Amino acid sequence: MGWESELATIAPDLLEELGEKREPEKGLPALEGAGSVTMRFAPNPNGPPTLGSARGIIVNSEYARQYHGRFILRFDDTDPKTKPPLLDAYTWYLEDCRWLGAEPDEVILASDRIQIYYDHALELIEKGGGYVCFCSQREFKEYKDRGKPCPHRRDWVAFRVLDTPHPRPEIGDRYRVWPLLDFESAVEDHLLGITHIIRGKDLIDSEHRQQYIYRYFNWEYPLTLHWGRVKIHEFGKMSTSEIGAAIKTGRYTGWDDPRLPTIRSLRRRGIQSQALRKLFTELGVNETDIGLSMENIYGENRKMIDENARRYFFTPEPVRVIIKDAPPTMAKPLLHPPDPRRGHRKIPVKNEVLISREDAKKLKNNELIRLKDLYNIKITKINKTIEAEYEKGEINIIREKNGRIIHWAPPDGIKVEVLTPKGKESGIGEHEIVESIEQVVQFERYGFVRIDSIKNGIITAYLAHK
RNA sequence: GCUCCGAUAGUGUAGCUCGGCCAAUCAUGCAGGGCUCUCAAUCCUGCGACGGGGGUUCAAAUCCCCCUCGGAGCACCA
Repeated sequence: MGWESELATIAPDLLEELGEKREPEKGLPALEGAGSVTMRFAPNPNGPPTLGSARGIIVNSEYARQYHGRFILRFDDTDPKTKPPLLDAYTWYLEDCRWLGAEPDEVILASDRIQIYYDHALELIEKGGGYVCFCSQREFKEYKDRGKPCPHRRDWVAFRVLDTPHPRPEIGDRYRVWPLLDFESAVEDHLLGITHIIRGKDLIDSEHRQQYIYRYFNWEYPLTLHWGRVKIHEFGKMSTSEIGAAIKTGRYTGWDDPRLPTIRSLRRRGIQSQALRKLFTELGVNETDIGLSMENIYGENRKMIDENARRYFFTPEPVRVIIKDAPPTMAKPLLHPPDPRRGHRKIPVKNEVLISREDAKKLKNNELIRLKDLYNIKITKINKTIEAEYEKGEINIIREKNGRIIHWAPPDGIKVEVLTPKGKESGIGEHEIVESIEQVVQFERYGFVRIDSIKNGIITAYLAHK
């Protein structure tokens, strides 16, 4: 304890310096070799972007932005057979990039550039760096099954013949010879002037193969960084093709089903793109595999949406409460308690309200309850329908007796269906919810939801989180 | 099996390059409390980690070795 005070007297400026160095750095770590920076994100569009893609989109684009460089979105859609691209997914990637604040400076479709790969393949063959193998598939498989190398093919494969037409109508069956990722990516990264590549560590081996091409052409390979797998606790392992199949069987309602880790789903639920950006830039680039909980995202998101989210009452699985001798009145709860200037909602009440089944279950006879922003009641009978008596007096009576405050909805309120990662919940909400279509609001004592739409007098909402 | 990586609180992260500012950062989480007509937000307080074992050194989260655990690759997928 002595050295600090001593240092303060003999060299106060030195002490200040100590304090400065302890400041933790925020955001992404500096990029090595960063002069001019061009980065890309190169997905196969066989499904919409997921949380995992978001990491690639956000970190690559964020680095490009930080160094005033360029960010390229490149679709590696060169396998119409095993990983056939989904036509909608091209658009989805663009939409989601935009939503994530990562508008690409350039968009490339590998399937548009097959001729370029042919040209380079020819050149490579002429340089003696490649050759054509004429073994039939059966012969090759034979060698493979016996664990022997094909006499012609001890090397990695750059192109193969596929007779499956490409899903893009403008490509269709124009090509039979398709490049594999190693070749396509190598050539493209060079042509696009990519300076830094950040991608999954599952592609480390691919890098060795790609460098082979770079040596033949005398190109300079970009600097590479790899990250481990991100596993989200709440979502098991789900491959894009598995999800696609499950959607076809009707197990999921679509790619934006709230049970799925797609960006479209999170967006529909009211997760803010800034929450994802913050999360992934703070994760940085690390080869360790990480397990994340959605709580990390929810925590960030809650702070961002709370200051705007209007408050409403919603009672899932409603139970009727008939209040004897209640004078008709108008409840006026605040739209946003932290900021009363935003005004009130208005809910007319006669002598009956709905409360959630969960609250109803906890009621006891003779219990004094506060209906939030309405009045106090005393429970007199607990049945399928609950009976109560109107109690005069203000909230302080409840406070003094340590009573509970519960929310409620008018019996003639609007039907609401909330889609959650765990399933659907139905109930009744107050009418003014219709004024917040497409907005993120808070159902008091329930959670934050995004009001998605209204159809046939029924509101559909997606749960973001508690 | 072979090759290559990695391991800091419940979770994620900073620190490791170049050993002493580390009695280890920040965020989230959890617990308790204040405020509040929400179980939200907000404010305060607290909890919680260097995988194990050796070595080098005056000094090790940091350097070296071994072990354990975890991961990735070993495709005519991306």
